[in-house]
Amino acid sequence: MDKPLETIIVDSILDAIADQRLRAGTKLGEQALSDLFACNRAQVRRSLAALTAYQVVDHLPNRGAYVATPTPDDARDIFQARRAIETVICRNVVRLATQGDIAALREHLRQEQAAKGSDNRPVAVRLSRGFHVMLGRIGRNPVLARYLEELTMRSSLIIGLYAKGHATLCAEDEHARIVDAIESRDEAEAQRLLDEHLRHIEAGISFDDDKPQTGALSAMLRGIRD
Amino acid sequence: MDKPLETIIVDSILDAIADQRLRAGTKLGEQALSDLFACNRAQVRRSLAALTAYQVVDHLPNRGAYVATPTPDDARDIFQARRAIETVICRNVVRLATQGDIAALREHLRQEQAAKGSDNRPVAVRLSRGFHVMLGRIGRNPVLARYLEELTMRSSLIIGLYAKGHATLCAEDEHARIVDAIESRDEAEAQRLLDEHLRHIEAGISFDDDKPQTGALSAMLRGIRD
DNA sequence: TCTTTTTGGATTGTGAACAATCTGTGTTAT
DNA sequence: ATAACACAGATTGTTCACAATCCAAAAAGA
Repeated sequence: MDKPLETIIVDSILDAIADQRLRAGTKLGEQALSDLFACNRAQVRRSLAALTAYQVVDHLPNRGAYVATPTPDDARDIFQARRAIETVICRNVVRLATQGDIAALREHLRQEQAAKGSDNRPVAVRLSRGFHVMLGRIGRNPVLARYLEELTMRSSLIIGLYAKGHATLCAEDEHARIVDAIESRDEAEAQRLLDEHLRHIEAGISFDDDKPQTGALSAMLRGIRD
Repeated sequence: MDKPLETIIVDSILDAIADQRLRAGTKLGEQALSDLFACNRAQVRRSLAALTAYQVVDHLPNRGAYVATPTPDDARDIFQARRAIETVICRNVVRLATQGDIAALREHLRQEQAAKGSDNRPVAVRLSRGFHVMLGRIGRNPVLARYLEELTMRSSLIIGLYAKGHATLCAEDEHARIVDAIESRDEAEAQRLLDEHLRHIEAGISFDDDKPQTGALSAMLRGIRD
């Protein structure tokens, strides 16, 4: 099974955004990326075109590609879309989750707990998003799962931009309660808890502060998958 | 206001797919597109990368780009996603639609009626999809609207592939009843009618028949927007 | 000192040539 | 006659060089 390099570039950048290693507004220079991935600019160019289509990168003609900076309006729309999509995903999960799926969710909760204790923010951010992505996979609707991945990525950008100090991560006990409802096959309760959870996340952001700064590219992309 | 050529290429192809002028499986040769749009292959290449990200084009390494051919499973997932998204859009529309919006919808219904009479299939297909896209715009959530555009495009591919003879288009009286419910601000009824409408469309397709043929590219892309 | 202009470096966009891969056709051997 | 092989044409992938554009710092003028 061969992996086209283009896919690796796209996934690496998406991962970095999801983990909040790449912050909104960071310039994605073509030369810099060519050097980092040891490839030619044409491949970088196509990768950036794909990322632009995913709406996580803004492409300004003659000026380059930048990690997207969602506006407060975007944030509202994105979270409304997440509630719409995750509600349906949740229903599918309640109906389709096997015992193995639920065990995997519990294991994930355990890891989230551990990461929270260890005070390792990038890992905690990744796991927190991972819970939602995991639900997407268990729901067995790749179309919805893909949109959810896109939206959680953009949510990471939003949280990185606008989160007020503390409440920046999903409360993992909310995740745990959702798994409980899934296990007891209580569709309405699971959906209610998930909707509430998303509203809590959204409530944890505020748009008062100033725009944050852009960071160095190469340092942020370290930890690229092989 | 300048328009990058790349955007024109992508939009032209998306329009052609939405109107069912481009059918599933059609090969999108780089040279052919370069000639059609009078540009170099690099721009075509980037456009195809974007279309691949939109999931309306499949890219096979060393073999070229083809208009995507959704599977029956894809169809089920896509229509479930449409119900999830359009339900929320519909709620927004009921709450936000101005009198002007409703007048525009009525005008659209009139055009649909006229097109159905004139037996002009491409126009009828475009208008039928246009109704749903219009709801997306009125709902004032660009994130949901964009997903809806993607999903309706893929729906066009599905209907082109699997529709059984007749019931291939939206029944426009269902559209009319939805507008009625919107105008009387009956949220639940509008959502119910829309959900039912989508189920009717999905019920109008069957996966028994053989795969259809691929067509000529240049003829299908005629009618490119300026 | 502040504003405007100019200029140099860097980055993005474009184009064409070359290499690698695939598809279909025709030949040859069993 | 069928199957395997080989070759030719066409298509995709890659590379490199050059043109156009933008940005920032330096220089000139008020």
